[in-house]
Formats: sequence, structure tokens, C-alpha cells
Amino acid sequence: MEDEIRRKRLEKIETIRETGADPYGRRVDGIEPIADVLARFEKEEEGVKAKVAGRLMSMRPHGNLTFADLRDRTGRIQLGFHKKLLGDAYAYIKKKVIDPGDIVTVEGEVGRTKTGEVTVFPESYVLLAKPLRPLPEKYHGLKDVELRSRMRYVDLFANPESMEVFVKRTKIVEYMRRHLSGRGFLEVETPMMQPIPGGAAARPFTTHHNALDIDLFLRVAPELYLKRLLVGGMERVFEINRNFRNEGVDRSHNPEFTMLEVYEAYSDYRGMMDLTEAILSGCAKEINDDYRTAFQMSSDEEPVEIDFTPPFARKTYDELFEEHVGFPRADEEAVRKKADEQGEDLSLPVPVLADILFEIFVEVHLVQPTFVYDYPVEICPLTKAKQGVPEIAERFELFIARTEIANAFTELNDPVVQRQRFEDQLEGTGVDGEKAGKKIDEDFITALEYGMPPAGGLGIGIDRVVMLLCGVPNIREVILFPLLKPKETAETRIESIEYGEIDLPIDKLNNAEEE
RNA sequence: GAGGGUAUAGCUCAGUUAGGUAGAGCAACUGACUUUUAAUCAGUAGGUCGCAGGUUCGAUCCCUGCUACCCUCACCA
Repeated sequence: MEDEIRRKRLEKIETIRETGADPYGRRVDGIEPIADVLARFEKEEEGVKAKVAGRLMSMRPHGNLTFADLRDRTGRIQLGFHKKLLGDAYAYIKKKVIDPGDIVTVEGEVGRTKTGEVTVFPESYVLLAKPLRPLPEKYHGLKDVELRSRMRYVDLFANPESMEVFVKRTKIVEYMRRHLSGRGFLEVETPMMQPIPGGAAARPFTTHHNALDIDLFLRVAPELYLKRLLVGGMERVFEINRNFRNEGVDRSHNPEFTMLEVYEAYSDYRGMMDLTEAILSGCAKEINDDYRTAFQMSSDEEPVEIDFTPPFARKTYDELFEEHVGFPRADEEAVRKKADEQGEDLSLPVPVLADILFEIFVEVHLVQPTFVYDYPVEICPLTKAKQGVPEIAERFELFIARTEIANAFTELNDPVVQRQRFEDQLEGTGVDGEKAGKKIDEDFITALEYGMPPAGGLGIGIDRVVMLLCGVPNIREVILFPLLKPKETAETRIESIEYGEIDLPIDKLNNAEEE
């Protein structure tokens, strides 16, 4: 069937070529965005001419008049192809040489139909691209979640609500850039390929540089490089870019994801809290024109209203612990007992056990934006301790809809303490064999030894912010091309075999060139 | 990594109650139609029922394995 459609379309392409026209056109000048045409018509109404281009989305023929929808990036407008206006050229529309899905440009007068719909009545049209494949169902669109991700190019034009999410994503990132630039922050780019992966406790992807013959890691965080920039005197920096973590994939985790990291010299975690609140509330207001947004946290729950109106709730880690676990975190016996009831490994340090309890009993309650601050120092190796309170780290995490959205610290700038923390961390990871072979980033320590100003550091997970502000429950819906396993078909199998065969000669060729 | 679910026409979905090789709408094709907007009307065509085995006289349906995706959990942001 699909082949039959393809064959028919190829025949149509031949028909078009026989007339001397090119079914795959070229540059078109003087195109007006559809939204502008509609706005202009609202004002003038009389004698408005328009030249628009886009994809034909639906065609409704009535003999010598055919209505169609034309869509471009700015909107949709109705076209009324009329034999009286088009003459012989109308035959190609009547004979369906022009199909829904075709990309065309039309020029003509704008008017209203009987029903009052603003419509361009083309006096001429030019075919610019002829699809060989049929459009998805015009009413339901492309529903299949897998197909939508794999064929995002179809999803985008078939499902306006999908397009809307990605446009919003861009606007969210734009807003953040603008907001930070306005405060004098410089956007920078730091290495994605790092010899020592640092800045987060996550398993990295490994790769290899052939010419240098060194192993490299895709970064799990830009943190240690951004702090080097603080040493260098770039006092306010941020980066919005990809991080890579070689871990599980689920509805809130993609192996590559986008983080905003911000560092501000002479500030601290309190400053970062204010900044986070300003960025996120401003973003919500700008994107949705409302501080509130509806979000469905899991498939078996009703959507809840998340309210980004500042100020966000601010509660200490210990305060929330006692409130929801039922006893003070300092009560080590109670912590061990409760952890045991949960079947946790009691050989773990008490602060770690307490943190597990925190995750189980507290996080489910953190639905509205809530800053959780003043963490136990044991679970925050890169953080500066609170003045006069050595067991508390100056750190906060922002939770929204039970999910960690932001994470911030008062940065440690004492090179001796930093080295000690790194070493402790290496020792402490003996439990987890995966992390064996981790190294201390000596160059980062060296940088600190040149003096890093006291600073606040902040990380915000962009994908998750987009999920919240767009009311989308799955991270794949906010990433244009999320990672999917290649679909194994007979075709792809043959391709991989062919690659295997040509791989060798290419290798030999390269070696020959080197010598 | 564990458990549950889904896979039928290009798309959206029925269905085979209990095994006898499938159906609608849209899209396509032919025709009618000058104001529709999920256009309408008449007709035509389109399927290896995810892949590979097994049971059976016979499997899209039952069984086993595999693949992809979704959900829940674990790890993580």
C-alpha cells in the first residue's frame, strides 16, 4: 500500500516535470508569515494581497473550488483555490496532482468566505516540495509515542501541541540567557570531553582519542571547569549545555540532558536561592503568562497546580526531616531503627541512612516549589560548611513536583580542605566497585591554590523545567531527539554488516596515510 | 536490572466470545460537487495481524523465545 502511494506520487512528479516545472523548487522571496497576514487583514480587510508558503494540511474539494489549510511556523490560514482565478492551473488541483502534505507557495487576494473565515484566494501557486509518503491521520495526528520520538520531523508538523512544547523550550532557554546576561553573567563553553570526569557522582561515558591515544570521558558536569574560570577572574559565568550520564533511562532521565550551571563570585547559596527563584518564577510568568501551571506527576494521579509565585517555601533539611520522618535527624538510634525497618543496609554511615529516609518520607511531600537547605556535610563533598556549624553544608536543593529541579552550594574554595574531601570521597566509594579507578583532578586543586573567590554555584535541570512549564510528564517529550534503541530490522542488520566490511579497508587507508 | 502492559492497512483504532488466515474512519484511487473547514455522496483498491519457533488438520488469536516502546520499581538529575 505504501509502495502504491509512493508509485502514484512518483507518477505525479513525472507529470509535473513534463509541464516543465520542478516539483522540488528553489528559493522564494517575499513570503509573509501567516500570522502577519492575518494581523494585517484584521486591520485593513480591503484589497489585501498576500504571498505565503508552507505545508498543505488538508484539502476539501468542491468541484471548481478547493479549500485547503496552509501551515507555516507562525500559524494556519485557509486557501481557496478557485478555477476562475487559476484557469488551467486549477486542473492540477482538481486532478489531485497537488496533495495534502505538499509544500507550496501561493499568491493572491485575502478575503472572507461565507462562513467568515479569512482565506487567501490564490491567483498562482508553485509546488516547492512533493512528499512521497502520506500524511498521518489528519484528525488524530501521529499518536504512537515511539513513532513520535523516532520521526520527530513528522510529529512536529502533524501535532501542533508537540511543536508548541519545543517552541516553549527555546523560549525558556532564551529567557534564562537574557535574565543572566541582564545580571552581568557571561555565557561560556567548557569541555564536553574531559580526561577526568568530575563535578558529580555519576557514571560517565568513555571514549578514545586516536591521534593522542588517550581515553576521554564525556562530561557528567561542567562544574570544575566553571570554577577554574572563577579563579581566572570571570566572576559571573554560566553555561547551558549538555551533560552525559551513563545511567538508567526513564521518564525523567535521558542519557544526555541539558543543565544550566551558574557561578557567582562573592555570593553564596543564599544568593543562589534568590537567583533561582527569580529565574524560575520569571520564566513561568513569561512562558505561560501565569505563575501557575498544571502538572501530572504520575499516570495514576490527577494533575496538580504548581504555583511558581515567589517567594518559594524555604525549609531546612533537618526541619523537613523531623516534620515528615517523625523524629530529629540527630537521633542516630531512631535513624538506624527506621532504616532497618525499610530494609536498608545498616553498614552505611548514619547520615547516608538518614538521607535515604529523607528521600522516602520527605520528597513525596515536596510538590510546590520548596527550597530544602542546610544539608549534612557528609553528603556534600564540594560544599563549604556553615560558619560556626561544621556539620552543616551550605547547600540547597529546589524540589518541585517531588523532583529535584535545582541544586546549589556555597562553593568550597580552600584547596587543602578540597583535596581532603576528594580523598575522603575516593575512600568512601569503596562500597561501589563501579567508581574504582576514579582520580583526583589535580589541576583543579592547582587552580584553587591560585585562589578562588568565595562563590555561590547553581545547577538547574533544563529538561525538567521544560517538563513542568509545559505540563509534560515524560522527558522524551521535551527532547527533540531523545535516545532510543535502534530498531532492529532486516534492513539495519544488513547495513551493520556492510559497515563492518568497509570498516577494515578504511582503517588500513588511514594507517597508510599516517606513515 | 525486576515486574506488568502494548505491537492488527500509510495513520487512528475495532475484532477474532471459546483457534477456521480480518473490519471501520482518515489517507490513496475513479466519479459528482462554487463556500468547506474531521466537507459530503457513490464506487475501487490496500494486510506475512512486531519477529522466530512450538502445539494443532488449521494460529492474528493458545504456548515459548526475541525485539521495540509504555507504565511501576531500583540507580540517578
